[in-house]
Amino acid sequence: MNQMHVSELEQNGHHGVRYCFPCTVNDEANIKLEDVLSANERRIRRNHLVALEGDQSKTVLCVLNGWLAVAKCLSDGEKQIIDFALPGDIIDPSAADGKSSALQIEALTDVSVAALSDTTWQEMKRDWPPLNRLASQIAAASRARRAERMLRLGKGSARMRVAYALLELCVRMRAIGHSEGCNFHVPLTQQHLGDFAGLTSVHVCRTLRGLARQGIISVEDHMDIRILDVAALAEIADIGPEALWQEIVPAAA
Amino acid sequence: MNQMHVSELEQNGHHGVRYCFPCTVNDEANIKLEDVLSANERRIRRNHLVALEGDQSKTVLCVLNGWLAVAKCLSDGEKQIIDFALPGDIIDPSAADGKSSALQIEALTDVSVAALSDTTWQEMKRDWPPLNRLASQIAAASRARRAERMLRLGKGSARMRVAYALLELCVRMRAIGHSEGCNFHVPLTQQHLGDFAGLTSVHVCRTLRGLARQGIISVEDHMDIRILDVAALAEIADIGPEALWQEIVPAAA
DNA sequence: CGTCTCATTGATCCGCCTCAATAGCTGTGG
DNA sequence: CCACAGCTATTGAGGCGGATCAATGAGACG
Repeated sequence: MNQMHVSELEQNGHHGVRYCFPCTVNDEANIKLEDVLSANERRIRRNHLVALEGDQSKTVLCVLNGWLAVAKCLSDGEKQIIDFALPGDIIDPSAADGKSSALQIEALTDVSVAALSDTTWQEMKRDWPPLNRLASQIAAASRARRAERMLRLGKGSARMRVAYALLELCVRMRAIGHSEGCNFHVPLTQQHLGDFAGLTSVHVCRTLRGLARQGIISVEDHMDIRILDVAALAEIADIGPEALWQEIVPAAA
Repeated sequence: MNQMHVSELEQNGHHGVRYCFPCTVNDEANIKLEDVLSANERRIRRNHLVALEGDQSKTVLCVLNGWLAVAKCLSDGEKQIIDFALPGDIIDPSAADGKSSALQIEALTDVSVAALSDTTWQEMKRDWPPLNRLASQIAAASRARRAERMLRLGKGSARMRVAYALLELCVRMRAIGHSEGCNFHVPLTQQHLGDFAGLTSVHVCRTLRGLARQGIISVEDHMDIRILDVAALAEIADIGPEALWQEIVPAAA
């Protein structure tokens, strides 16, 4: 797959990491990409919404660092998290009318993103075909994840939804090198997990403790998760062939 | 928005309609597009699955005529319909690994589609920018629809889900000229609607009859639907500003 | 130390599922 | 023409999973 990396993170200053855009095919292009990204870098603090000025749908976000939640709300305030965006992800909030996004993008941690205008983004993709391919891959991964989750929202039990959520997070964390084996930390509350899985935080708690009581996972210190029995969890999540894991993250090794 | 049409349907022979690809910017290009599409036309009969030979994810489907359901299944056979594809829609089943699709595509009516290889599709988009823009619009509409539905799957009641499904179908039918006002026919059983809304067919039935009893809709003859009180239904579906309607269909007038 | 957020657990309620029976409609073959 | 099978819609009765309400505990922070 042309030696493209989803993301490479290096130590750098205050926040701890610096993003290296995942296109190593051409050094010169890579440097230019770096320039464009850092020139458009914006930082958002934890729990703040990403406010896109002007024409929302004409802005593309490249996540450089931190976690974002892409969500939608009902008028009564109930929130559904559509997807998490991790470093290396690309968020395209465009809707069909080319005007509105109707998506709420929330920073779960301190975050830095590159906010690019649609035209810039189109030009970049045109000028660097590997970037175009990468963007397609990332979009396809996002689509696959959303479909998997939709399936479980519609037809799955609470156990299944939570199990799937944990496995998805584990796989994604691993893909960007943020997990050791099946141990990882997610910057989420049980409320977030509930908004993600379509459950109340109370029931997320019960479900997690149930899984822990059976020795399938352990949870400590605000979402330090350890998957003790991957096979059992995958069975509960109804995840079939291992191959499926690779559909939901771009370019998993 | 550059005078692009989502679809134009004309009378033609047995099935009644012929698809005109929605790119009128350049006549010559339009003719070539027609050629490519008809050269790759395939017909699928009702209730059959669309089997993509070889490398599934490298095939793009342009729906020329009829209804398709894009679905996913759990191992116990429970099915969730991710999206309906109507004439003029483009289905890209690719997953992140570039190999599998893991999506099941089912013909709800007799259907004709143009099945294009990914490379052909990429070339077409490159050669005809208006087509590229249109494809982006259609993809954005699909994303917006799925997000709306995901929100309601996770947080909405059965009434809300059904109300939203009906309104979405109404708007989409209108966009392709298949409805008179708020009356339209969908080639779906209550089972399909249930798989779409994450409900059992039994509960879909109860919910529809409940709405009918209140005079908000009427349903006759296997899904001849008439929305009698759009405002009430929109309230139940929790659809806010009218503008939102235009996010979920490409280039709604 | 007080406040705030988050996790945990119990008790209760209700919306939707499940099972089951009936009825209508379509097509098929006698 | 009827008889029959198969599919879909409809309606009822009962059960269960997850929501809701509520109380307590445990860190984090000023």
